[in-house]
Amino acid sequence: MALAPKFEAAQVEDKWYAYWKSHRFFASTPDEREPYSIVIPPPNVTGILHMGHMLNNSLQDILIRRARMRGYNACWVPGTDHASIATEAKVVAKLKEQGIDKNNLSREQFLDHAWDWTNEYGGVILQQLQKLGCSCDWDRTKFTLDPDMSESVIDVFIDLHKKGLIYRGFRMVNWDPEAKTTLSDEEVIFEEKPGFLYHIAYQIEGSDEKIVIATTRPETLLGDTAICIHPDDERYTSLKGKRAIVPIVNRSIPIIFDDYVDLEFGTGCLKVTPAHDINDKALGEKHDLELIDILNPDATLNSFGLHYEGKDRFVVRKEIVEELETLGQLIKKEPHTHNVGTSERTKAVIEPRLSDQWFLKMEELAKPAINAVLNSDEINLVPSKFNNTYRHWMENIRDWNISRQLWWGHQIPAYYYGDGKEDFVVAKSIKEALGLAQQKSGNKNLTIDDLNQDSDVLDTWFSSWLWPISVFDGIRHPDNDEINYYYPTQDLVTGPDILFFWVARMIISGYEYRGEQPFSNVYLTGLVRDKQGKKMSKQLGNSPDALKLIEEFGADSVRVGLMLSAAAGNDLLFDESLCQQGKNFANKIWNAYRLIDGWEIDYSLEENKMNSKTLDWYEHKFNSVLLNVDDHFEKYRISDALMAVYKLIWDDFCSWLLEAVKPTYGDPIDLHTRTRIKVLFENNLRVLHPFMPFLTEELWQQMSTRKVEEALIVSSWPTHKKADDDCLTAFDTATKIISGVRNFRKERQISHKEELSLFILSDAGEVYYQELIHKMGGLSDLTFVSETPKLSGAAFRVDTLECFIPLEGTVDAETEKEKLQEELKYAKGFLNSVKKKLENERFVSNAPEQVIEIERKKQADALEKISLLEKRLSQL
RNA sequence: GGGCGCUUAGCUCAGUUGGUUCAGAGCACCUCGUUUACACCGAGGGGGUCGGGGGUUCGAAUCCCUCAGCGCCCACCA
Repeated sequence: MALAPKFEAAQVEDKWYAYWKSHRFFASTPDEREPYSIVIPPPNVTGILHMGHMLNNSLQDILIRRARMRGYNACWVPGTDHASIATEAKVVAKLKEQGIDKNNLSREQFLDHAWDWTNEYGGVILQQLQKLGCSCDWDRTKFTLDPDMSESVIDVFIDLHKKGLIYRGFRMVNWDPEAKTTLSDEEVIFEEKPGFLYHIAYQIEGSDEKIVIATTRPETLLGDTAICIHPDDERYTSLKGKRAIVPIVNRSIPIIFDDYVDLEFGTGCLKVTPAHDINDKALGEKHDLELIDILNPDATLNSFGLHYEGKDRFVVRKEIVEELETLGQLIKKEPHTHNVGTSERTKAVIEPRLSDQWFLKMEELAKPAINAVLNSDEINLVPSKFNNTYRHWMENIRDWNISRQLWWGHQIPAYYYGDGKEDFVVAKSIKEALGLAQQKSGNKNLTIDDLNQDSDVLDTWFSSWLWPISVFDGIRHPDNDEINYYYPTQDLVTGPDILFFWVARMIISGYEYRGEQPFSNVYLTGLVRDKQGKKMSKQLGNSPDALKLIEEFGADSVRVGLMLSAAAGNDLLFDESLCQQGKNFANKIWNAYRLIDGWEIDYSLEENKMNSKTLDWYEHKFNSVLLNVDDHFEKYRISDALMAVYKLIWDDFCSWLLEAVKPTYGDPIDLHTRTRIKVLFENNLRVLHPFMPFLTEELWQQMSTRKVEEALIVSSWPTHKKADDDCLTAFDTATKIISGVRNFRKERQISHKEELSLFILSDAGEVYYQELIHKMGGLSDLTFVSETPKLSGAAFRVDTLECFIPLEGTVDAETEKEKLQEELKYAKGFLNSVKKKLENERFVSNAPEQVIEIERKKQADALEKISLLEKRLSQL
């Protein structure tokens, strides 16, 4: 049956994916082979596939497929993340649509809804990864809220608490009033926003004097408990020991002195609100100031807000300014841009807020992780430019706020039995907690009913930081066969945006719980941006629908499109035309196969010598490219590896080899050549398979009937042999001569059908691939001469070979003369520069011998070329 | 405010310790071509004073200084 003239991706993708899956080629269990493992960066359980996923999962699939072919026991562990805040926000929004308010639900009711949602939509993204061709071991699919995964998280919490690394603290945290939870510093995005700097007058107590402070958040004055001035500020020395009256609230507050204040900024006077600013908190502790919290969890004002109680802080800001103006206490309002923190998830403006939270001490834990990346080669970041960012963050690491005021997640295993600050125990179950609580309190009469579990859950990253260990159950059973076999994993592929959130913390937990690195290499991809350079995101709506792209171009083509310009760490400006390029490539290969597929019957056993030589050349070429491809992989230059294969197949295999061996007008091709071509094509498919798994498997199976165990996905990656450089150079010369002839035709508009004679001024033994030149040049004859024939015609030069094509009448001697003179002028100039270099004593004495040798060779070639040109000129 | 990085052809980017292959690749573009694998194609071609200026060197896209533009990370000065 004749093959379709075009490759139809849709017709083969599902077929081969199902084939691979049903024959368990993705599955991995420990055996005697060397392991190669990757854990997937778990996407949000309710997420859908976007360009970023496609990019980093294509990369992982390429790495894992190549490893599998190279004989490793390849294991790619898939899974999803419960994504505490993101998922909870989605569930809350969905419930709201149904008219249900989260606040009216019990924790259990809410969790039921969340699980319904998870079970309905969860894992859709994993289905989508299959469309992309990802060869994950689906039997191993994990979810961060699976019972075993959760147990690991709780075990680790308890362990770290025992070690004294987890503690409870009353701290200033980032409060998201929209989600009503705290956020880690990493989840807060600072943006420059225009605002105002308000100058407000405070009355000095018992005096008519006033003191003017500057603030960007005037509403917080309701919580002011001091005014602070730099001790060296001569403008205000008279205020020592005095007190000021907070406008509106009429509270008397002390005027304190501290060199924290910047003399230059504003008026030099700072209002101090310890409950709502991190720096003010520090000042408050130092000077023993009162704390007045004026905000409710939803960022409306509480009773300390007086007549503003219940109103949102931004409304209050506006109204309070008006009131101050009326009172005559607003002195000035000037435009001022300042950085405002917003929630990464909800976009709400973050309020610094004091509250009880759980923290993990990081400084000691981070030490081995710093060492692993920066002072040893246990872990490599690719590209290495991220080392500096990593160092900076790790060396200034702060304690990690791990509690979240949410319900969706791992509930903190702390149980309170009293109102005292220390009246709690940390335990794996409430039963265990009871015993501990009775012991700690000394009260044997405590019952389970007296215990209240902390209502907070853990930060999502507190489960995913264990991922490379917990997916192999290495927390609960540190000595099990799986973790011992697969850990440490080899490569991790992820975006640089979660280098600190996730990667750094996995490294930390890896050393804490396994004593060694969780992975050896971290490939950090760039962000996918659109053509205008904007980050692709759902909010902007500039991200193409991933599944539609696959539908339109085919999974292989989309993978190629992404890889072609996805250098590690570089942002990638995605354009659909890249997928089109991938599709064109797929079609090219498909059609190359059609040619081979079409060669049937009439095998002659006679060996065509020319073809054999060209086939020899391709073998060498293949080996030299393979060496290059392996080297690119070694350095994680995946797009370069693909480009090398792309050019090998398109240019070398299709344009040269196939054109060379293609029979002219139905002549038969011998069996020997046919067989070799097939083998070479198979090798092409092998090196292309990691990039384009579907197309290659389809063609592989078309080529001959394969047994199950002979599928391409589990075939072998070629090993390269030493390429013969002389052969490659000789072929290169031949192609240059052919291009010269083609160019000659083009310039003179001579059809390819018209045969030409070619004379080469050389000993016939110096030029190889003569039959190739003959055929591809469309020659009637090829003659080697020692003198350019005295015929009408034109010459061109390839390196130091002169090629002459006789042509009646059509060649203008004057034009050729001018051209020759141009060429001569350039050659002489070149010779001159080389000569100058060689005559320069300092060059000769300083440059390495090798470099001088090169210059000498250049000189000799230039001289030879000049003599050729002069000789030719003299003939005209 | 502190730190890091980038600027090479119209576009996206390679260019490892300064010296063959150093000024490159892919795409786009221009010209010609309907030769039975492929017009999702073939053949040929044009295109850059390597962001500006200065310096070191026999020699600089590559090292140093400086200016300009862009990006990222950290901190959060009211």
